[in-house]
Amino acid sequence: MPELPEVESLRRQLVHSLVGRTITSFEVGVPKLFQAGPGLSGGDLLGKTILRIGRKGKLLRWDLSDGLVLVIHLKLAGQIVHLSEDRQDLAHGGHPVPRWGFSLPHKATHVTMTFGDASTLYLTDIRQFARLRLLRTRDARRFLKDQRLGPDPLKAGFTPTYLYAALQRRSVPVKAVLLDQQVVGGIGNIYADESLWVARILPSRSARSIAEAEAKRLHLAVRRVLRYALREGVAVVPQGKAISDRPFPYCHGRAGAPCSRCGTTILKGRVAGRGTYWCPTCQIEIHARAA
DNA sequence: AACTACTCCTGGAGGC
DNA sequence: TGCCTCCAGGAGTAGT
Repeated sequence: MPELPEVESLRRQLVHSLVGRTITSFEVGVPKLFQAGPGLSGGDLLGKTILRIGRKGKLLRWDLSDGLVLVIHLKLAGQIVHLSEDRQDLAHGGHPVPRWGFSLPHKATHVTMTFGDASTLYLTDIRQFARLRLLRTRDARRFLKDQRLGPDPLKAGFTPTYLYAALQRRSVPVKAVLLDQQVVGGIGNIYADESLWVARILPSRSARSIAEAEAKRLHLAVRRVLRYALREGVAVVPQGKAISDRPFPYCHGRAGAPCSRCGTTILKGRVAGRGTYWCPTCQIEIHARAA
């Protein structure tokens, strides 16, 4: 499940491997994954040069020549692998494909793109949720605006004050607010759990009940967790693997294991409709504001 | 407006 | 072994 660190890591690699390249072929095996704006089709990608690769939240944005933009969302299970002509790994990121991950293409490879240097980019997705949209610049701007994505958690717009105000407006669990892309763009299920563990806040706490000092802790925790994943992920994770495949240091995916802070067994349950992990001792329910 | 539930998908895990 | 059910979850949409 690619979240901000995975997408950003992928973006940085693609900047090196793709910018300046020209698209020479484009094939889509599962048509619904590719959507083209008015008057456009996949054929319009041919001959276009990749000028820039940006990221907004979990969205990748490729700026192409002739005023076209390719917007990619890997959703839960999308993966991109870019291989050179001699099949060397140039860039990879996203969700790994179990079992058949290393020999491309395979049956979950739904998009194949080749470039002027004879390199090939594969988009794989077991669950077929990923989406590619080819749009004209103006439509892309509107599309991204309509997403109403909140500030990037690693950038200046994401402040403790902003987070506190956002939490105050909602009565849903605090975790649901972290997952809301319109509040903050890029956090997914894994890093929401990890951030709440670091901040010692119970995921099911009503967002409104979060005190200002706690919001400040949570803000710091989000940044710490994302920066760690970004820093560690780029160098370590081999092709076919997602950053999120590494064991998480704190709580996500560690049900039944001891909390590294206090030794209490990590619990698993459902919060905001998602599998959620937490330490029942460190992340205790606090009614500080009600008292 | 705010919130909840359902939907899209397939592979893997666990029960019997 | 094989069949069944459940679970994984980002985000759009429909319903309350």
